[in-house]
Amino acid sequence: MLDQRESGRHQVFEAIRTAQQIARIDIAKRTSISPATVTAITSELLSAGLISECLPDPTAGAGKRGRPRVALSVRGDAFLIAGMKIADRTITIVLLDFVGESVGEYTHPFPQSRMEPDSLAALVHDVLQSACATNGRAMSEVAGLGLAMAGLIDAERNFVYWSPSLKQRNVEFGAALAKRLPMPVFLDNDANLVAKAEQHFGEGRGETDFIVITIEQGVGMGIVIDNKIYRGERGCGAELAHTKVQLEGALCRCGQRGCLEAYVGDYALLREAAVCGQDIPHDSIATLYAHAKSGDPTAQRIFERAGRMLAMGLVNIINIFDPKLVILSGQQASLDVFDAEQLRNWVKASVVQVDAPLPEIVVHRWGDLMWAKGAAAYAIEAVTRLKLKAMSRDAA
Amino acid sequence: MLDQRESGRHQVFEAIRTAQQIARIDIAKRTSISPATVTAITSELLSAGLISECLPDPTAGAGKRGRPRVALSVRGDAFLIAGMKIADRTITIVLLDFVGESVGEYTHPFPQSRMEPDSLAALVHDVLQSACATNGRAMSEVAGLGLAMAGLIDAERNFVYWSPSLKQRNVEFGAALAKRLPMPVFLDNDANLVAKAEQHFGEGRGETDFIVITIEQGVGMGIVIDNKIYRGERGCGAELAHTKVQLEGALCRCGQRGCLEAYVGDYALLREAAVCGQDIPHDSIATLYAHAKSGDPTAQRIFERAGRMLAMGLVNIINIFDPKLVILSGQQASLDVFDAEQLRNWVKASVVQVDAPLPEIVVHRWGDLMWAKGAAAYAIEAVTRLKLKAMSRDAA
DNA sequence: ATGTTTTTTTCGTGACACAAATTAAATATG
DNA sequence: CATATTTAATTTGTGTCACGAAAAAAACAT
Repeated sequence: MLDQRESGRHQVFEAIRTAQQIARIDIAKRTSISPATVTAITSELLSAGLISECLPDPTAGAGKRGRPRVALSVRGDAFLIAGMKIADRTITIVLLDFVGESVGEYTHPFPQSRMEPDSLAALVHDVLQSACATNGRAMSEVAGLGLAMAGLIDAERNFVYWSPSLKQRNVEFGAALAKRLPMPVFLDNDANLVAKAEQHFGEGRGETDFIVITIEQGVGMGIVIDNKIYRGERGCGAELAHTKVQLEGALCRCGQRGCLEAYVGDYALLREAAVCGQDIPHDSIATLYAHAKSGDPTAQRIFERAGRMLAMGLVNIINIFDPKLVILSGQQASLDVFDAEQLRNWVKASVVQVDAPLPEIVVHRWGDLMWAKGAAAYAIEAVTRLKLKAMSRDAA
Repeated sequence: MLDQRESGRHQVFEAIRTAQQIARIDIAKRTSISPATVTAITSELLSAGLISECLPDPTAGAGKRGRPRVALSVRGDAFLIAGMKIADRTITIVLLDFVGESVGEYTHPFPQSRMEPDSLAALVHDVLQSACATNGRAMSEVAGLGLAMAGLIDAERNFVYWSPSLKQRNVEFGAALAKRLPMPVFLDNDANLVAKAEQHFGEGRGETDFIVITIEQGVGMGIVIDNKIYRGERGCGAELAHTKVQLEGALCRCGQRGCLEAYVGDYALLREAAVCGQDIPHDSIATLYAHAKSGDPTAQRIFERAGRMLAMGLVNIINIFDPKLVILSGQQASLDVFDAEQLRNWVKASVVQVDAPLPEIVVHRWGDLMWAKGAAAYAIEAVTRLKLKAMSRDAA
């Protein structure tokens, strides 16, 4: 019966984390745990150093009668957390405190696109070290590292089926990292971690169920059901990019035909443009997009079809999940290529019609730290779980 | 703190139900609840009449030393449960005992395809009454009715957004039924209830996560995640049939274009065949299928395309969910139209490639009671929940 | 008959959530 | 300015409940 308290601690801690500032009595209300128990649990958390009291409570409607409520908040300085994204040509790192405030950022060029697992693990170590040094931190301070990689990854097992960053398939990358790094490492697919970023810092805050679609060079998806990331049996679900939108359709990087990515990925658009020879720029999405904006009908048609295909993918997701919220998440430039209003209209027209409000489709533009922040959020969660569990053991 | 015991009861009861016959010590092992607590809980369940001891235990390796284990099982005669499916032209009912054994069946013609909610509720009452009478049961014996209908249904609220059986949209059908019927009624979409049927009686037994695809006149889907049916925000998810497989594709019954159903539904196949005029039979799927079997290449091509489209839908589901198990469920005739082995091959070729075993795709052929049995299974679950909850209240 | 073995039950204990009572810390009031 | 009022937090005492240990039960072994 240890887990009774543990679940209570989780609930209370989560209430504090999501509320940022909250008095004990309100924790009791939100969690429907009795005030007595809240006192007991919070005093545990206080003496463990995970939370702290914020002396004056400016938020409360001042001038109220009665004993003033004292707000509790998560102690940012309790632990230092790192989030890292290994991308095509760069590695980005954020250092966050325990409440998710950024306390440092770092970028490192990623020399070669594919590496041996062991070398990459070593590189992860070195880059993290540099990131800490640059920000005046010791690596020993870091209580956990979240690591986002493209590819097919089983997060449960920290196992990489395949990643563009690794030379080999089926790598026990978690084990390789554990050998090199002093802190626990939590590995996941980058799209899942964008979902985590949205859940902790973005549009998904306070939502229990939502879907995140990332739009960058390709498309990705993260599924949050009941506050948890849905990963599937082997941990490689949510592959929206390779969802088929056309029987025997366009050729995809993955070698198959008709994948959504083969219509909306940047290479797909450029491939189309190239057909027209010199008439249309096909060196970068940016120039192609500018060309369309300046009125070229062919370029416009290229983007239009891509948009329609993307809408089709969204429709399928909505018809399958009937989510409350869909977040289109990405960097400014990648998102601008698709007109959100236009997408929404296409989706609205093709989704199963019910006399109930349509799922909300919001667009969220991030900087390039999105991925690393998601990774850090994932690590914060994992470290929290570890620390709360440790408290149960200590009590015994 | 009532729910501690309640969850224990649920675990124990569920262990007994799934095992059919199980000794207390094994319950303790499977649930990792202590033997002492298992004794306490089972004696509660025994005195509540939900379970019973089966005196001799023939399954155990006989001739063993020690106190013989006494097996427990759910008492079939504890409650009588009804499951009803309202289909196109018939209403089918099964009466099950509490362990899921059929104790009666009944079929009634469904006079008109669409009715006023109130008239349909009255009809449900009358048909159930007849079903009871025919099987020598009193309606008062029935502890719960599960009701399966086609359409978009919010099971949580017993609310019908739309159903082919009802003249109106957005009907509080649960309320209408409650007025007429003496027992609690649990309403859900028929595809979800096939999933329930598979979970309780079919290929999904013992699985926590799987997907059921029903193939009848159209296609349907039920999603089981973590032992629960996934329903989405508004309760109208899992609409595989209206998943888009072709941009601006074939016209669907729903008025939109490119839905999967518009390629694999029976009307879609007949529509194709009709194009060829007299050369090919287009009065029924059976004759068209026979024609293909007898070697007609055009007819064969019709089925082939449908099969490829269905495979495409399956691939999308697998890429999104990465399930462990996919069950193709339906009646003999409907399933035979698609060659399972062929489907499996197409799916295998198009699914995201990982070096891990592919999801298992099994075919399950049912009789026409499948739907009603699923509805009954749903009702069994719901009634169990009610009864176990009642025990907590009684104790207090 | 008397051990052995295994299952089940009983008993005592400790964890813990909670209601009620108490204390703390503020404002309102006469 | 003392006292009441109000609200938050804490303390106390109690009942529930899961569990380990011990006992009892029910078989077989010798």
